[in-house]
Amino acid sequence: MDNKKLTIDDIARELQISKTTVSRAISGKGRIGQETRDKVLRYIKENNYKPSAIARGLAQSKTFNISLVMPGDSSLVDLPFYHGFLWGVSNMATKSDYDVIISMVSEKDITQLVRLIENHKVDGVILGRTLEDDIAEKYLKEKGVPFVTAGSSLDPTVIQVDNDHRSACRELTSVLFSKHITKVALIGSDMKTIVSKNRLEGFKDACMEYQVPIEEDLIYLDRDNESKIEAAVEDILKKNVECFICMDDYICGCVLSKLERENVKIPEDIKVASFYDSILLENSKAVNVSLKFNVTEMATACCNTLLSCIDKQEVPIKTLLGYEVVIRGATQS
Amino acid sequence: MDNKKLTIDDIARELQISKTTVSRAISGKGRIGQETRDKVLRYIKENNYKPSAIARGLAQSKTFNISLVMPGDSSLVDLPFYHGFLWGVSNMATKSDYDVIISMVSEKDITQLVRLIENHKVDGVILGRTLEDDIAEKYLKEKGVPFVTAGSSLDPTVIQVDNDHRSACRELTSVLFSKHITKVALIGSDMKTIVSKNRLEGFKDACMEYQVPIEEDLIYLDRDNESKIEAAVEDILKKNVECFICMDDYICGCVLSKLERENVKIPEDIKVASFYDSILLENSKAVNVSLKFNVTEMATACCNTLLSCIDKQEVPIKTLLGYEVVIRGATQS
DNA sequence: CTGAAAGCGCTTACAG
DNA sequence: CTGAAAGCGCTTACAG
Repeated sequence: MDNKKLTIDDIARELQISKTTVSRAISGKGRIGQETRDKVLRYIKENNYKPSAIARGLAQSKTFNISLVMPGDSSLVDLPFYHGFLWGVSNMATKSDYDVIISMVSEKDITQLVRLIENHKVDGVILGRTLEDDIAEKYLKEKGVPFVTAGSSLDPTVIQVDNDHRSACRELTSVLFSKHITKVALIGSDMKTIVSKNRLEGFKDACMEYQVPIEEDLIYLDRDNESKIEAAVEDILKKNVECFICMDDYICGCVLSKLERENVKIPEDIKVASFYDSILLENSKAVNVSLKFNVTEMATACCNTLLSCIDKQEVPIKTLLGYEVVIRGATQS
Repeated sequence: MDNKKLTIDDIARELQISKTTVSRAISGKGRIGQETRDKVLRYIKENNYKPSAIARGLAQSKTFNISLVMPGDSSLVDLPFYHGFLWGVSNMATKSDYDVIISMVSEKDITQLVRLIENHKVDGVILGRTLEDDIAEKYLKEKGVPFVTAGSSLDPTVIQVDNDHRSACRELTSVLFSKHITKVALIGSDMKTIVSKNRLEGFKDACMEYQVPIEEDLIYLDRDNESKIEAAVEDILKKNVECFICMDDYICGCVLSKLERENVKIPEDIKVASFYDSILLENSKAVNVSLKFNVTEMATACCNTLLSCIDKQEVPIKTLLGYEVVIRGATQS
């Protein structure tokens, strides 16, 4: 690599001072004369010296690495989220002189994560998604590794950062109700995920608030593949509803294309709302109401919380992030 | 973290042997008695001891980390590639006990990468994409950091792994020509990228081979946004061609939706071929011929090449990977 | 086959 | 304000 690998020793020798002093000049810790410090700092600048993060790590029993755990099996619609999240975390970590080591896991295989922890290569972990019965979460908790989850966990002792899906979905639903659109059908995905449950709750909250009866036969859950979703759509179309509410954008995409094939016009014949607003749908004029969450904010919050955690500072168990209700075109009034 | 952080010292003390011996038992290097080794190994297993990668790194002046450089500004269509690539690299690295630190860069900002190198946190780097005038590539070369590029570089001294785009595109084009579809229009994207150039070359190769004259007015380059692509489509439609060849899937997507809006039927009115075959188009019955590349193979090759490189082994400067020509539906005959 | 010792490149009490 | 020394947890000549 670099032909001349400068070390703190070289500098000390060159400047005729002890390496203790050099170290202090760099870190800023401990008392040190202004002159001496300047001398060292200047030399460092001129010779482009950068301390070895590894050595510093060893001495401080830290790694200055965090791991971001990503699902290797994530579906196409989730990719933009994970990409943005990765970017956000990476940027934030960099600012604190941390680096992020990726570990790819699947629902039942967390060997990469385990290796990372066992090899003592990270100071903490961000869990990029949460599952109801999450082995990664369980493992980390058991090992006592500092970690935060992006998304909610059912375990109240777990540090978590999440968008306020429940409120958001309540509010989106309320928007419809307030426009007297009350005959709505909800299509939801895998109810094993915590976020799905929260969204459903938010929907019900709005029903309560507006005293709209919850019609169970207009709520279609666990529609986790295209055919199940299309079946739901067909069924719903017979029921003369005013609006589809899709729990996520995968569903929404399927619904839209199904409606197009069925020659159903949006918003004339029926309206469509989505509890999410990914780039994939961002430009779709067909979605009348949707929710927008800020990935970067999420990433930043996760990263900062984790770093504070590693730093032994107090952090809130649960951080709830905001959202935005997006109303488009014809639904406005 | 773990309450009981076992170290090699503890083991040595416990077993009444020197830590040298313990180290040897673990690494397998150096002569050591079978009995002693077994004793150590057993103890290690029972007490679930794992050596600190950081400490080992310091002692060996290695980090056991590689960095994967990803564009933070990549567009939606590229996400599946990068995700799959990340997954492949991560898996492969793990097998060799390496970890991958992500660094996100943009065309003109490589500060994250620079930090990583300067802090001595990685042994080598994989460049996830190549640009014609790549500052990351230039930086790494200058610093003497081992690295390989996923994709071709113009610099003949750079270790690179790439799909054989030129041959692939030649072959795809030949498929059309061999079916006597010779009146074709080519729509290409940013000609600053090396891959675009290769694809164009491949196309021309096929023209040569089949003695089909290259009609420059049927070649539309640098169509890097939707409106430019649509303009090209409109223009081409007037020219009575038999087949569109799209240089990548972003273009192909735009072309398809434009054609749909124009009510042009595929493949009756016109055929569509793509020099790429991402998941995004995978299920599109509308694309008649396309190319398929194996991301995992690419990731594996990059990773292995880099690790060999770090290991001071000889590696081929250029590794060319295969491809598959995918022929669908109506174009078959 | 095994061990004492030096070293990887830093940090940090402790003493002055 | 500054330094000698021990230590972080391993590896690796060198010697026996």
